[in-house]
This record gives sequence, structure tokens and C-alpha cells, in this order.
Amino acid sequence: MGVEPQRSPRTTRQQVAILDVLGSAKKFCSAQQIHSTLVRRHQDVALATVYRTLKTLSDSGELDVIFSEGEALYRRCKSIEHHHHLVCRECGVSVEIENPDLETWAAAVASAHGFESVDHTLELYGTCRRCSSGK
Amino acid sequence: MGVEPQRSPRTTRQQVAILDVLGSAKKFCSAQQIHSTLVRRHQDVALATVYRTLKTLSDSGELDVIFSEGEALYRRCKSIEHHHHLVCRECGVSVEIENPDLETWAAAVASAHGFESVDHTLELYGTCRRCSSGK
DNA sequence: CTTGCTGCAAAATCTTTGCACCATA
DNA sequence: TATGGTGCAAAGATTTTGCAGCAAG
Repeated sequence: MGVEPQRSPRTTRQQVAILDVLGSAKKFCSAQQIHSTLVRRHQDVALATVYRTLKTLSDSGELDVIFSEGEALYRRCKSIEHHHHLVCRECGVSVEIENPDLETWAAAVASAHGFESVDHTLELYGTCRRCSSGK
Repeated sequence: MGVEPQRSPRTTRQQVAILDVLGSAKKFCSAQQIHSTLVRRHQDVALATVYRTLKTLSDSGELDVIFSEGEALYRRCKSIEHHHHLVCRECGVSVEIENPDLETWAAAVASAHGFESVDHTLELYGTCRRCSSGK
């Protein structure tokens, strides 16, 4: 078994601020967006630090990452279990969703083609009620 | 319904060369990889043209795109129907797979949360037989 | 001939990294 | 006070774009 990546041994003002932004966001955010939010809140953190922190946190599994249009988007999720998201294309709001059957299906398809240690990515993109009524 | 994006009105040596590389590839390739292959084949095409052509082709639906680790990977697929892929993390070989039930599930989950015009991305990543036996 | 496509180079993004300094534990 | 974390600036990587010239139809 692989060893779980460790969390940093020190708690800093910057990390707290970044986690705070992620905690109050119900959407996936890019490093740049988080950085802007921090600046707006007068809690400046260097962009490089935002990137480093997000990488560390996602490596340790504390953040979920999705790649959209060439950039990484991060979100702190409630569930630690494997799950997926229903994301609004307009505003980015996202809902955590589950699909237990998918695991079984994925494993079956994989072994049928001789693939091992299979993993999967699944995200749903749509327009949320608020955004579709807005226009 | 939306109008299907059009294919370019002119057929050029460059486009043919790019489609040829994609046609002989059973894996998802990045723009850079396609460019390298073209150079290796002495069919040089400017990198910018490769990017432009790939964008045009994927916009018109002739190419499937997936984002992996921050870069776009393209593949010309056999089926025009909506489908997914089982991709090898090591060598990139991919197999086209289907999951009809997913559409139904996605639509249900979406409407349950008030989302409209939902779309989804699903890709399986694993290690193919050749790669897992190789090492 | 027309004008869409290409090549080239510059630039825009997103992300990473080297290094000196700061601050947590 | 030791050393992990941070800030800053520079560098890397991927992708886009402006513009002049080429070439398909």
C-alpha cells in the first residue's frame, strides 16, 4: 500500500487564509481566483504560495481537483469518499454526487480489456437553476 | 437546436498531414506530440497551425478531447456516438467504451438538482496489459 | 484572383522553481 | 533557534494571436 502523503508540519497564516477561502466556496476555484479573493479580503498571499499550497493539499487528498479548459480547479469537499460533481458551467457552483454502480462497471470494463489499477474521472456540467433563469 | 460548426472550406497539405497522424494513432496525443511526429515524418507543419487545426476539428466534433494534467489531448474516434475511453496512464493507448445507462443517470441527477442542458465527461485511466507486464 | 490558411514571432496564460528571508514550533 | 514556509522574480510550458505572404478553389 502506498503511504498517504503527509500534511505540512506547520500551520501558517497563509494556509489558514487559503483554506478559509476554499471553505466558504461552494464552487471549484482556480489558483488565480483564490489569490484574487485573498487580495480582496486584504489577506494577501503570494500567488506562488497559493499554487504550492493547493498542490500540497490536493496531493494529500484534502482537496478535489478537476481540469477545465486547461486550468486546474480546486474545491474542498465534504465527503472523503470517492464522489463526483455536478458543476454549473456559468457560475461554477457545484454539487457533490455519487454513483456507486460506476465503480463496479469501471472495474468490469477495465478487466475485460486487460487494464489494471483503474481509476476514473466523471463530472457533470450543466446550467444551474439560478443561471438559467437569470437570462 | 444549435447549428453544427462547419468544417474548413479548404483542404490543405497541413490538415491532411495532421489528420493522418491522428488516424494512425490509437492514443490521445497532445498538439506538441503531433507536431513532433510531423517533423519526424518530414511533413513539417507550424506548431501554431497544429493548435489551430486541432481546435477547429474538435469544435466541429471530428476529434475527441480530454484534459490530462493541464494539457489537451486529442484523438480521432471511430464512433460518432457519445462514448468514453479507457486510457493507459503509461503509454496512452486508449479503447473506446460505452455506458448507455450513464446518460439516463446523468439526466436524472441533473434535473433532481435543477440543472439544465447537462453534459458529462467520463474517462477511465489504468495500466494496459502490455505496460503492466513490461515492468 | 480571392481570401482562407500558414508560418513566424511575440505575447498571453497558467504553473513551477531558485533563493534569500521570515516565522512557526 | 532550526528549518519549513513564504515572497519575489525569473523561467517553463502550453496555447493564442497579429500580420504578411502563400496557395486552394
